[in-house]
Amino acid sequence: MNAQTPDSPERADFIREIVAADVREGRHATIVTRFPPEPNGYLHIGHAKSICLNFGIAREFGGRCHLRFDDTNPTKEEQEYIDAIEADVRWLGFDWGEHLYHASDYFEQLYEWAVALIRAGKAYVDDLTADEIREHRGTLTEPGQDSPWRDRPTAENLDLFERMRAGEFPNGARVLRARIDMAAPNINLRDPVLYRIVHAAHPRTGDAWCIYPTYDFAHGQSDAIEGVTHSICTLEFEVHRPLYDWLIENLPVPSRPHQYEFARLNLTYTVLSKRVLLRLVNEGHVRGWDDPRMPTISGLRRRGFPAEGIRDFAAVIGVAKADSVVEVGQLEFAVRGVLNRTASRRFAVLNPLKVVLDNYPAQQVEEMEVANNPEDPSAGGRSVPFTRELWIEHDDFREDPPAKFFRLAPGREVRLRGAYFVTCREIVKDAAGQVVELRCTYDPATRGGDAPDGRRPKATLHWVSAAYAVPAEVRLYDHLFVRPDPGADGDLFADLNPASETVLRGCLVEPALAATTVGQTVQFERLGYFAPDPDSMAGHLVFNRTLTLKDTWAKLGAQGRQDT
RNA sequence: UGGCGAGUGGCCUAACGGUAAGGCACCUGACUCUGGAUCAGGGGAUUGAAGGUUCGAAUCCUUCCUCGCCAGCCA
Repeated sequence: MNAQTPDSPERADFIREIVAADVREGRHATIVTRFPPEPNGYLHIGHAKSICLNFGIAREFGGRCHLRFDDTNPTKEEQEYIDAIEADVRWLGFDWGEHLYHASDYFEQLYEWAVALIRAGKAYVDDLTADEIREHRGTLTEPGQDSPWRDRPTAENLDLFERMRAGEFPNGARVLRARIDMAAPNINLRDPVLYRIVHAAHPRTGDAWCIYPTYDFAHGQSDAIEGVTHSICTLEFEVHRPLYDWLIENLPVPSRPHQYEFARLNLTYTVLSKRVLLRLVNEGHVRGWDDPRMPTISGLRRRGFPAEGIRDFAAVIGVAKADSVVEVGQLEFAVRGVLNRTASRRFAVLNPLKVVLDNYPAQQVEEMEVANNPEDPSAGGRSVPFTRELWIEHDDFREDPPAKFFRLAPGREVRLRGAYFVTCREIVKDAAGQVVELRCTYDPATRGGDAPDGRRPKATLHWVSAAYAVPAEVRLYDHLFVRPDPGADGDLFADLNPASETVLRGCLVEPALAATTVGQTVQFERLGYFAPDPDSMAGHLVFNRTLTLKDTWAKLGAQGRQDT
């Protein structure tokens, strides 16, 4: 994926090193990984890290990566999520080919294996209630106690388990448990629940089943059925590995997968918890899973983030076992890098200030040819109409310019990008004393942006012709949470950023922007990257600000070095 | 407190016993028709702590400290 030179081999993370060693020692004919989401919500940037890891390893080692839905809990799963997950993985640029699977594809096989476990005396039906089971489980420091049903005769276990499947019992009446060790120091080994009764329709199997395997009983076996060689998951499953291995060892599974764990992604100013994201959606803090402020793949996409930027980010943050919190700035850096290379430049004025060029012919219209992307000559150019009356950014004018303010001010000459040099001659104010218009003159000799005498203004401004400008709504986005560690003080929702979205309605943009389609992210010169929102329509353009440009001037202000 | 895992500059990551590397961020300067981009340079860590082994330790050993995960019939 990344460029790799002979003398500076790309550093592999610890998982890739394990895979490489397995390949080197001939342990597997083909490397098989899998990305196993539960369809109980939308994918987020944390999943993207896992997707890039799993699909990336498969590609790098000439193997394959499966997309498998871990759909073992019908009460939380929905078809909407299944569809969204498939779309998001594809959008990220990965392809599972023929290898789309579901844990539910294996329900019958898993059931048979559960029966085999019972026959082997390694599983039993427990009549204890959930509360009683918890009480018998012991604590971190005290061993658990055997359930009174632990030594139930095999025949009785078989009969009861069959009747559980047949639907004879209500939810929670009984469970199937592995018979391991109630005194195990690892609590996950204290006779974990393998099957529970859930009378609920499953998005794929309908009501064919009323007992469902737990994660632990489904995951490793699913890996084994699919021939997964490296089952990569996040750190919280580390304590489940002994159980994963126990099941693989005690069941006649067709292959022997191994589980490896890495640290999940954490980002500053961001929450990556499906539980919390679901609340943000359900409680209306955002407009949906794909709200541009959401860290979901669909939200980032709507915001204008390119898939390549997300992939680059995943590659640069690496994979390790230490818990960590990556600064969002790192993600933004990766995204800006891609956008700088690929986004077409356009002119858009968010907060318009009228400029009239007194010495410019009233009816004249000039089509100024401006490059689409100075970084990429092959991107060509477009023409932008230039007229006597223009709009510029209000922030680009100061009546009393502070030190280091290079933009327009009384008597000052600046360049209008791709057009002419203009000089501010007069300020027009309204009754309240607000500047509402600037009377300027232009220098006809500077057409295209260069002066024959070689003089060079310190500032170049973007502009839009008043006669041809197209109105637009622009939505500015900022972090969803105000602090880098949302919820650290207790109430996560108290840390929501009330200004995470600012809607600007009076924006005026160059005509070419009316043709921008959803999926294209453009750069509004000097302002940032913007993407048309799906709400955008022919008569009503709507743009989302993906990211601002790096803004040294603003930074000076924030540091108080800008005497305003 | 039991088990498991992890601690490297502000953040992420590397170094696999041979004398701390890279990216982000930060600071300078150059360049510039985006205060963008680019280019050049800079500051900043002795690797959680203390002992020990060794010619040599971020890497090995010991003890301690800190953080994370596990007591769902969630995943």
